[in-house]
Amino acid sequence: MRHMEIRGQIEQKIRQTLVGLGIDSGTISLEHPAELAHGDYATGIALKFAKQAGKNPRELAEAIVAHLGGIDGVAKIEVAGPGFINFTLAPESIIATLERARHDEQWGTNESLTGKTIMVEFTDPNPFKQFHIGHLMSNAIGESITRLLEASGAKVLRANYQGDVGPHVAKALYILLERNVTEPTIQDISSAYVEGAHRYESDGQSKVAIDALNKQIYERSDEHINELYAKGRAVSLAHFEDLYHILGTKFDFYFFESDTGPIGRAIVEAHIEDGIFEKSEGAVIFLGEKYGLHTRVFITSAGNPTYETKDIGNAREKADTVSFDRSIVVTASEQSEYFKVMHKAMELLMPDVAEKTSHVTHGMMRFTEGKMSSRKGNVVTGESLLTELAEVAKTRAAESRAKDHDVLAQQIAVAAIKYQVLKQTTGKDIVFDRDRALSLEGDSGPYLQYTYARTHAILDRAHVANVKPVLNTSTPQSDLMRLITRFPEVVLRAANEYEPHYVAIYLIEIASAFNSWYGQVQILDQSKDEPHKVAIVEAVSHTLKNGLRLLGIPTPDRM
RNA sequence: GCCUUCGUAGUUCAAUGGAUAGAACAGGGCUCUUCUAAGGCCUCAAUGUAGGUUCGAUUCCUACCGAAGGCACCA
Repeated sequence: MRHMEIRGQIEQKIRQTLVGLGIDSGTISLEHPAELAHGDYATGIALKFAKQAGKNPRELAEAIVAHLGGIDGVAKIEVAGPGFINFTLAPESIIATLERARHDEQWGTNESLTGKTIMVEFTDPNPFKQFHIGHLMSNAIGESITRLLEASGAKVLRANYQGDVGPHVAKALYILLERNVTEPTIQDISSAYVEGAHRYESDGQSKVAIDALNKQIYERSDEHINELYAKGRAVSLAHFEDLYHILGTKFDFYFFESDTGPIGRAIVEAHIEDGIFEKSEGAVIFLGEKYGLHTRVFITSAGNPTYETKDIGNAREKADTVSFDRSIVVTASEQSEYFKVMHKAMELLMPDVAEKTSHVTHGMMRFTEGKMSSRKGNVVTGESLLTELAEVAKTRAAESRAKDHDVLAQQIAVAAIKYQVLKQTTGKDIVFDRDRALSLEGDSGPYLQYTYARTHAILDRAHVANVKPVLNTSTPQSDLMRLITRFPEVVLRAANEYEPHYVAIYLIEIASAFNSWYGQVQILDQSKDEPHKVAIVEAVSHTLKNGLRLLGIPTPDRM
């Protein structure tokens, strides 16, 4: 029987037992005791209901244990401390789960979303603007969430929504035209955007010209502009693809604001008469105050669709492109208030789509001094960070056993940045500290990769020495062994809550426990315990590999 | 001003209302003739303030203080 089934059975039996004692507890949730010495599962349920039962907590706990009787797969049930009930799994259950950890390709997965189709939109960089570390963050989180959902049985569709029209494009294009750039590189475009944004704010004439250009881009009215626009857009998109390749993301769908704008506009304009939208000061607005939210402009007084109208079009387009059970949009927290308004408008315009759509907000990448702003140009681009990290990694890789040091350096760079993002709760901001980001030690992605490479080296040697791994039931169950068995639960929770950091933190625990053991014990020692120890290494290795895959972090065999 | 989110070692982060608040980095000390020292071991160090709910609060509620984000033609 699998761990999660044993867990379910314990929860169910406790609930039944409490009902027998006249207590309706609702759902019982077991916890993992902080101390492994306290067993594999624990509950404080007796403490909670002692008063209601008219007993002291320990008495109630004893009564519950007496009624519970035996549970398959559980070796020991005991009352501890003020009235906790601790469950210790039978060695056979632990060994059985470890066997899966060693061999099963599907180790760590669950079936909670089998048969569901989920679209996840993430990364969302804008052509004509820099791909900065905020996009790296969105990509790392979004990709990991998609992998967690896939590990829960869902069919996941990755979507990328990109702003290829709008004022930012006009700003970049205005400068490119002024500079007579005909074959723009990605550097030309970045610097043109920064300059254009600056001019828009500081120079009234430029502002007027950029606004006019913006309208021309929407209307596609000028051949010369169309041509440069097409080139710049293509260069930006190709640059993004290079980064996705390095990061390990492949999108199934690309949506563009140039397409969703007209779709959204038609929807918005069709709902002015029925009062969902209204005209005000020449613009078309959504009066959020009616719903306890704030007002937003959907079509500007100049007649251009704003982000909100394009986003309505995006929602419509997604739903029309493919049918899904759930649609998740991953964006930064600065958009969370905006998204509430957006969602309300969607409820009124397309309730079926709105019902399926939810928003996952991640924090913002910020500097100690304050917010990054691509308009001011004080951003760290994704490319520069990856390059810098790879350089640092390469100096370390000089003595590496890996075949290709450049490939390894890049894998390490990806691990370092992704882990830094994924180790913390998704909603929180990340204070970007260059030295910390470039550090490859301690609580880090490379630490996990190194540990995996270490397990791989041991397994290679064991294979050469013809050691046949065998798990031994009679060997005392170590903390490391019990930790390994928790992996599927961690994955399930992370998928349910859209929180990859549970996996990241768990992997560090496993790696740390393994490294500590490795430091104390000679694994390949030709003793009678050797096959057992090698089998544990296999389980650790496989858990790290599957776990890192869920985080989107590469697992080189050698470092 | 209104709305949202957040305040945990010097720093960056953990902790489904539970048992002694965990890591990492930085600081101090130890550890490579033994399976990878990107490692291991020891050590110093924290819940913003004041109330409340609870058997039990970092976690829930209220107030205050502090930080970040948002609030009409950017995305």
